Amino acid sequence: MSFKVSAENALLGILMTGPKHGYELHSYVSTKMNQFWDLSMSQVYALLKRLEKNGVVESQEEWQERRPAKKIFSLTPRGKERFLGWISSPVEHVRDVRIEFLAKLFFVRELHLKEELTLIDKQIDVLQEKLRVIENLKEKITDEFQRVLYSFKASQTTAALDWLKECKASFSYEY
Amino acid sequence: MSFKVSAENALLGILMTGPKHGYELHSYVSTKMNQFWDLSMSQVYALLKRLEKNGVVESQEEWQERRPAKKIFSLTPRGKERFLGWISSPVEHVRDVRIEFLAKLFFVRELHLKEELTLIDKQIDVLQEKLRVIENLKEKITDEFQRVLYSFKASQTTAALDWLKECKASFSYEY
DNA sequence: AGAATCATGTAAGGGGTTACATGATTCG
DNA sequence: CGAATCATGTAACCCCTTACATGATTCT
Repeated sequence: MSFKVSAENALLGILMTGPKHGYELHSYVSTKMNQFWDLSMSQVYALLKRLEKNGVVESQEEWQERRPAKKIFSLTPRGKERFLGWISSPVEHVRDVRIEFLAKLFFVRELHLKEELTLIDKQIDVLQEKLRVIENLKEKITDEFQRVLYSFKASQTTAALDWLKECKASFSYEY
Repeated sequence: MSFKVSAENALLGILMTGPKHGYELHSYVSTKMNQFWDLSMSQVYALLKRLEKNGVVESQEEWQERRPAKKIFSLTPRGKERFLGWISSPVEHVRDVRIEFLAKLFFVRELHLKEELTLIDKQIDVLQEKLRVIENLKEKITDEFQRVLYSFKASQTTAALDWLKECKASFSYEY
C-alpha cells in the first residue's frame, strides 16, 4: 500500500532529472537504486500507464528508424508538485524507513534539494513520538510475550533514531 | 510473498490448539495476536479455502438449529507436519522478524513446544551471518549514500540481534 | 429499539509477478 | 554465432482489500 505510492513517487523522482522513457527508467533503478529497491520492466510500464492516467506525467513519442518508437515521459506541473510534497514529508512507520525513507534521502541528495536536514529532523520527530508511545504502553504490560514484543518495537525504533542522528551528522559535515 | 506463507502457517498454528471454525479463528487472531497481526474475516475464509485445497486442513460441517452451519476445520497430518517445519525454522530477513518470527515465537509459547531456545538460537545465527556480510560489504564502499544505507542495515540487524539475546535470557529464566 | 455478536461467504476492483511476444543491433 | 542490449508492451494468474449479502440472537 505504501509500496504503490513510493514506487510511483520514486519514478517521479527519476523524471526530476529530466524526461526519460521506460527502459531508461528501469536501468536507472537497477544501477543506482538496486541496493534498496527492485523494479521489474513490466512494472515500470504499468506504473507509467497509471501515472499518465493520473496526469502526473505526460508522454511524447520519438520515432527511430531501426527501433521501436521511444515513449518519452516527463513530469507535468502536478507531478512535480506531488513529488515535492512526497519528498518533504517523513514516513509514518519504522518499517517504511528501509525503502521509502531511504528513497527520499536518495533523491534529496541526487537532486541537491537542500532539504536534507529538515527531512531528517522531521523523521526524527515522528519516530521519537512513536518511541514515546511505545514506552508508555510498555509500562502497562503484564504478559511476558507482550513485553518481548514491545521491547522489539522499541529496539527497532531506537536503532532507527540513532541511525538518523548519525545521518544528520554525516550530512551536516558535508556542507 | 512471505506474508502469504506466514498467514497460512499462523492459521495452522491456531488449529494446533484444536479444531475451529472460521469465525473462531478470526476472533483468536483479533484478541490474542492483534498486537502484531491483522486479519480480516474474508481473508480468513479465503485462506481456509486455499489450505483445504492444498490438503493441510480438512473440514466437517456441524449443523445448528438456529444458526448457519459451522464449518469446523482441523489439521491433517500434512498440515501438522508443515506447521512444525515452519515453526522450527528461522526467518531469512530482518524485515520478517517483525511479524513472522514474532508469530513463531508466539506459538512456541502458546503451544509449549519447548523449542524456544533452539528457534532463537537459529535466528541469531542467521542474523549474525547477515551482519557479517553487511560489515564486509561496508568496507568496500566509497559512496556516501551507500555508507549510510549499509549503516542502516547494520543497525537494524544489530538491534534485532540484541533483542533476540534478551529474549533468550528472559525465556531461559522462565524454565 | 438498536448495537454487537454469531456465522457464513461472494463480488468487484486493484495491484504485483511471471511468462510470453517481437525484433533489430551490437558486443565478445 | 550466440548473448546481451535496446525497446515496447500484453496476458494470465494469484493475492489482498473493501463492500455487499443474509439473518438470527443477545446484550444495553
